[in-house]
Amino acid sequence: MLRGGRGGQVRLKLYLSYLWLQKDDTARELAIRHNAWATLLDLPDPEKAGARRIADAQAWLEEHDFIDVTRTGRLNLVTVLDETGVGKPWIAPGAAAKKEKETSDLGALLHRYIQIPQTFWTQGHIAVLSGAAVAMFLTLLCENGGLGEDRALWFSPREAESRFALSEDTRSKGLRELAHAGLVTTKRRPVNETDFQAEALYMRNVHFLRLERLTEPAAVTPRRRVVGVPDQRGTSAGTP
DNA sequence: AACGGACTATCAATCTCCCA
DNA sequence: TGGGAGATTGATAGTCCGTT
Repeated sequence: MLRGGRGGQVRLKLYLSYLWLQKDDTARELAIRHNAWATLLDLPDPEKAGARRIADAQAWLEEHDFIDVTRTGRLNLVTVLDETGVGKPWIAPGAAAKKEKETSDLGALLHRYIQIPQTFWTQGHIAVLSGAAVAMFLTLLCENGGLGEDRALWFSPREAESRFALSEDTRSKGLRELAHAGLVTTKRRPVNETDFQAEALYMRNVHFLRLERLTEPAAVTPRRRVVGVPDQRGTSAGTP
């Protein structure tokens, strides 16, 4: 969903929010105004421009079989479809695993899922974080094995690309933003921790999710614009 | 990890049409 | 009549990718 152009952060957040509102084992129709979604996601000008962005994101999700839309003339009725984008009806992962288990032992594996805390929405984190940060948060949560663990997380840029189709830019930007939001702490760890005979000790960054931070209101961090200010002494402008 | 150029999908504005 | 959706178009923010 996050590819090229300005990125697909609105559609990513919108689809996550559709999933968030599912209460049963099968998808239910959602009739929510575009401006209400725009307000939830804290889009600028939720009545006009924001609502328009929601409409565009909704159209993209429909075109790519992530949702089904029934147009009634006033409100659109949205039904989420399978997360893999194959156009199949959505079934809650727990129920899907149970159903799959009846025919194969791979049920739990095929429908492995992670749960995102309600506070991700209710405390405004989804509105404050960029698409890259949301993508990285989901990636780290997946690597963490859900909410219960507290693991040291690491994956290389190559792994980010191959497993999650995330570019190095998205990875580093997302991590930086999560750290700034207090959702991730990063430490330096030796790669060959137990190999004391190794000639060189290689270090790498490992990340720890700070899930308890989700229970606090998201900090609104206005985007910093890097503006080249002419240096009065005649040297080149720079932003630290 | 950082940088810079190329690329491209999103965004915003506007108009028109449809439906209740 | 008002709200929502569809179509079009130019600008540009954000991603990709090669290089250092």
